[in-house]
Amino acid sequence: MAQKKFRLGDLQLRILRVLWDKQAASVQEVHEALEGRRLAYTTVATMLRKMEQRGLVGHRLEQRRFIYFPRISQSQVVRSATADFLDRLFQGSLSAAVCHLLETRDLTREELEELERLIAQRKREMEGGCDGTSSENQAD
Amino acid sequence: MAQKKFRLGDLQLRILRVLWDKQAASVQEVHEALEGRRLAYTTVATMLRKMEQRGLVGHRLEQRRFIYFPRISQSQVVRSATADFLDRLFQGSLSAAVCHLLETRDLTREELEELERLIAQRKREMEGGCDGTSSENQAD
DNA sequence: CCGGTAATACTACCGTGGTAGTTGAACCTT
DNA sequence: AAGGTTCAACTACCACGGTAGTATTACCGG
Repeated sequence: MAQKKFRLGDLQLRILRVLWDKQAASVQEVHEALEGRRLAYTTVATMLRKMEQRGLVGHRLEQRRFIYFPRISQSQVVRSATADFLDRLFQGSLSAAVCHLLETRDLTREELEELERLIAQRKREMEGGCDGTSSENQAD
Repeated sequence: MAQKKFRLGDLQLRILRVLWDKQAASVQEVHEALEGRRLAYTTVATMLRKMEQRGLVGHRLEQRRFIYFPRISQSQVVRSATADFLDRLFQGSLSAAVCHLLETRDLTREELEELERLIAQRKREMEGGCDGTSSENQAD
């Protein structure tokens, strides 16, 4: 609980994405997966070490080299980043945020309809079950 | 155009909010408006000076003291932060983001319905009038 | 055994957000 | 005019993301 904000940098996020994707990876693998920006191998290694210090990832030794793995889940990060985002820009108001999104991003009719579908589905979920026990909140 | 990312810090955002609210304000006014966290006066002043260096705010002299004013609009900041957020966390996919929001934030039926209303309205706007002039976009 | 290769560890550096103290100038008040 | 007040300027520090070079260690092939 309390879930101290994971305010992650760009590279950190990218690295985590690789790890989430692969479950675990050596520095080399991460480095390679980070195509698109030629980073020095050592940069990635350093970043991973720093991230381990912060508890974001862990590593185990496997025949001579470190295999890093994520210690935080994607949903934890996304959740915390989202909360951060909403707090910082919209004082926590989700509808204000969505409202803005609708206005400023060019959405196609299809996208709007997909959103409608999502909302309708959500409504159905909450009206139907209505047991309030929200079944998957203990993972935090 | 291009609109280089405004990756603003917490305090910077808070300060900007004050300036947007008041249009312009002296250091003292900003400092006072920033209740809730007791910051040294000089902290605010320093921050404002740094922000001016970055072009985020400007100032004019008015009987002996600086009156700061925002140089970027709220919508610019919100837009860029939003793009950043979507890019970083959802690879730019708005619907992925909204989907996640719907799933992880506890929304009331009312909120969902407001969202539906917003979407419907948006759809109407794009299908119907199609006048595109969107009436309040010139501030950028 | 020796040199190359691959991997990690350490260190350093820059930018920037955040925080604040110190200083110095200008103004106001007695 | 002297002393206090107000304000901006400058400087300094810390944390941290990002970047990378250098050093060290360990293994592998001849």
